[in-house]
Amino acid sequence: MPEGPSIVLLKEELQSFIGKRVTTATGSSQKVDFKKIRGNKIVDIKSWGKHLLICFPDFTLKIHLLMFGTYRINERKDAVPRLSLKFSKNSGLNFYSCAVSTLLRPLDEIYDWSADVMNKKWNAKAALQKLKKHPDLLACDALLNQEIFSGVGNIIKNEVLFRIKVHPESLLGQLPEPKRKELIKEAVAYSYQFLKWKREFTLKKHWLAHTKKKCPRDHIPLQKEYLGKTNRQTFFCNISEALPVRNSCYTGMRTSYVTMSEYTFF
DNA sequence: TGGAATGTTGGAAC
DNA sequence: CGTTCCAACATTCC
Repeated sequence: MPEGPSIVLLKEELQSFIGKRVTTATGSSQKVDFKKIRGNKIVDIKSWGKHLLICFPDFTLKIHLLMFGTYRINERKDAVPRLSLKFSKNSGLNFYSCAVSTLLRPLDEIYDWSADVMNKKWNAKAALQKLKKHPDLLACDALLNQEIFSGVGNIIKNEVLFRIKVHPESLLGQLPEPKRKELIKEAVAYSYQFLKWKREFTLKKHWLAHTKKKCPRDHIPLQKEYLGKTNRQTFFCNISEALPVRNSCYTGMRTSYVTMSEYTFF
């Protein structure tokens, strides 16, 4: 369910709850003091990457849907909610299979809004500086790093790398500056594209690489490997065996790895 | 139908 | 004490 754009959609759906007062707060979450929530009025609904933030005057509820989290607005489903908020007039919010916690400090002290690719405070220059600080980071890991690209998940990672034709195991330090900028630009652009397609219920249809067996560009088999620190499914186009080695500039540890037609290994 | 997956965390191990 | 690794969690889909 949730990469950053899906949480932006959720945030939008919840805007009408701003100003509503909680009449009952319950749930199976072990990390929340439900008594403390009751009686409070929602003053804002925000998000930071994959975090949904329900703001009350003196604290904030942070909801992370993880992989399988779901929610219902003014309905419930046949499961025990982690967090259930009821308001007057039969309105309520139910969150399932998610991680809920309470934030007590001001959000500006906790969150770097400029790291959220879908926040209006997103700062591409700051992202570039962060990339430069991690020359040994793989491109696939950089995209999943929430301190650099908050909101980017595995789907966006695969689609961005496919679009800019960068091999997922390229080292940031080996990427030419324009390519680093392209990575940043595309991470944002694709996130908004994701949001648009998600709204239209056509996201899956538009996947070029993620879960795909064939490269849509030249119809050769796509590679599927578990790459990076997090060992996540990574789909990329690799026909290195059919091509001469072209990445002579690369002198790192994986010298045996060669350039491919559609992707470049930096 | 078992295995895998849009993700993170917390504790063990070193 | 820092880091790295891995199990755990939870639900839906193929």
